[in-house]
Amino acid sequence: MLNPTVVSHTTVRRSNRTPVAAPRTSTRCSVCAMRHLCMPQGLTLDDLPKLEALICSARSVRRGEAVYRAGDAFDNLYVARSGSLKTVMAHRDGREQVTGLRLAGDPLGIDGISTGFHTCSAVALEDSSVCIIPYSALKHLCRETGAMQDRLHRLMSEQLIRESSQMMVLGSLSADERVAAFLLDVSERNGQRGYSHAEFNLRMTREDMGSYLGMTLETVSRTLSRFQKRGLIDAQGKLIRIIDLEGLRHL
Amino acid sequence: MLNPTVVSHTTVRRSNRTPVAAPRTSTRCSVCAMRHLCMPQGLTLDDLPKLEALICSARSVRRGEAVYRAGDAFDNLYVARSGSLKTVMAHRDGREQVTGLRLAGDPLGIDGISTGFHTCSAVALEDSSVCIIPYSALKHLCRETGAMQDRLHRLMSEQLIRESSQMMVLGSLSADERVAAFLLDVSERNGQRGYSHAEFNLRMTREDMGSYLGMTLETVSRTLSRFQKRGLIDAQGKLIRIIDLEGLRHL
DNA sequence: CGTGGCGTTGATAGTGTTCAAAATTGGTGG
DNA sequence: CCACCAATTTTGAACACTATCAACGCCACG
Repeated sequence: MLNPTVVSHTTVRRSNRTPVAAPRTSTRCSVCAMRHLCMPQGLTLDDLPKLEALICSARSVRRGEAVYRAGDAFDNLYVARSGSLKTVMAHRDGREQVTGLRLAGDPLGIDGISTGFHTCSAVALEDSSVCIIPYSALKHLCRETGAMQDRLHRLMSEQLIRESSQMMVLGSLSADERVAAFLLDVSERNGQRGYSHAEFNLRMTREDMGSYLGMTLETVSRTLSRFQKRGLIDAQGKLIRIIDLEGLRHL
Repeated sequence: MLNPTVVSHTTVRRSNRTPVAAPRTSTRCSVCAMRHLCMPQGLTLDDLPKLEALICSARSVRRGEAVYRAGDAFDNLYVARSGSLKTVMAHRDGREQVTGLRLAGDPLGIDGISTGFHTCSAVALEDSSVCIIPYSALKHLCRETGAMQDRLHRLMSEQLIRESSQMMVLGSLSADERVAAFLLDVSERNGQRGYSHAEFNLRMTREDMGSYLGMTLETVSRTLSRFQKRGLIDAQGKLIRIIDLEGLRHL
């Protein structure tokens, strides 16, 4: 289960307190990170060198910084490498909504393919890093390597399913159910990455959560407090421990 | 503007009244329909024969019938050819939510790529037809033809943007704003297909609309009535005429 | 040791839901 | 072609849930 190549959350947290001079400019992505995060399953050994040539760099992003902003020209796809980010979309009247939470291994920037410009922004929730994948090179590789093509298609399709699910959360669930669904989603994704299902550091603010879940920050806060009183979770600010997973599932 | 190859809505409506014996089994998709709906822009003439071989059939779907259902094995992508369909996702407790409205030219089934099974259902809102595109053959073609690869990627990315936008509608807008946004969206998409921006036959029920917009059918009905009283629209059941487009845009 | 961002909690108001009933529509079969 | 019946739509009234406004506490940071 545990994936030792993924940068641990604790490491990231520590680096927030004592900010080691992280390379701000592009750095070579380690093959090990690539194997597990950027390119994943299904490639033969023959394909590895091609991929190495493709994913040529990584980029550090400070908390609050954007990997790309809505309106930016689209050239690269990204894959979250460490840390976490949110995607944000803006209405014409200025209202903003958080449309996604991206953890290590999640793709970023697919929205730019259709028009050549990004329609949402990707902002780091903590000091993070992303792999940079030049789209033109990726396209080329996908035409050579069926496994890579499959991988890309699956990534896009997964993203689509994730957004559909979130549409259902927003359209059909009550406030309690939304918060519970969100906590369970983060719990599961944390587990998939080899971390604890039960305890995690949610770097979103209550306002971000509210925006993502279609409710106000006050309602998020109240809901979490109520969950805590009921013995479902233990929340100390951003640090959240799930006590009664089944209880959350049943509402 | 007007695209003469698209099957007109009135034709479809008439066929509802006097159901001409439509071929229920697979029929060869006309090249003309393919050119404009299934495969579109950016292919060279060399690519046409390849595409013809690929999109080998169409399928008629009666109102209420499903092109595919959640849980079905994924083999084909589809493109709406005439009529309109809704995509529906189900919660484990049985609650259903409409996640999309697909008009002629819109793709269907992309959600199946990631797991090999469809996660939502596609149900015809009126007697409709869809082009069938075997996914394995499409993948193969995409590796031969860059234009086809681009087209597929853009289609998926567009879908992603559409869903993000809907997330924002569900998460940030009031009931009035949601209904207005929906009407404007349908109006625009109708216009893009060569039909009237101002008048269209919305085959969704008030319940479908409510589900899609995250509100009850009663609220949808009330909102439409209020819009009518304010002189923004003229709604006679499913037939909707937009009177004050700017008024709708400004809320 | 302020200061500002973030989180919690309370009181009140508003928006949309729920329940109910009547009106209308449209598809089906005679 | 018409009549009927079920599905859909509309409208009303009471209620529930969540938003809003406001005050306060906490912590990290300069």
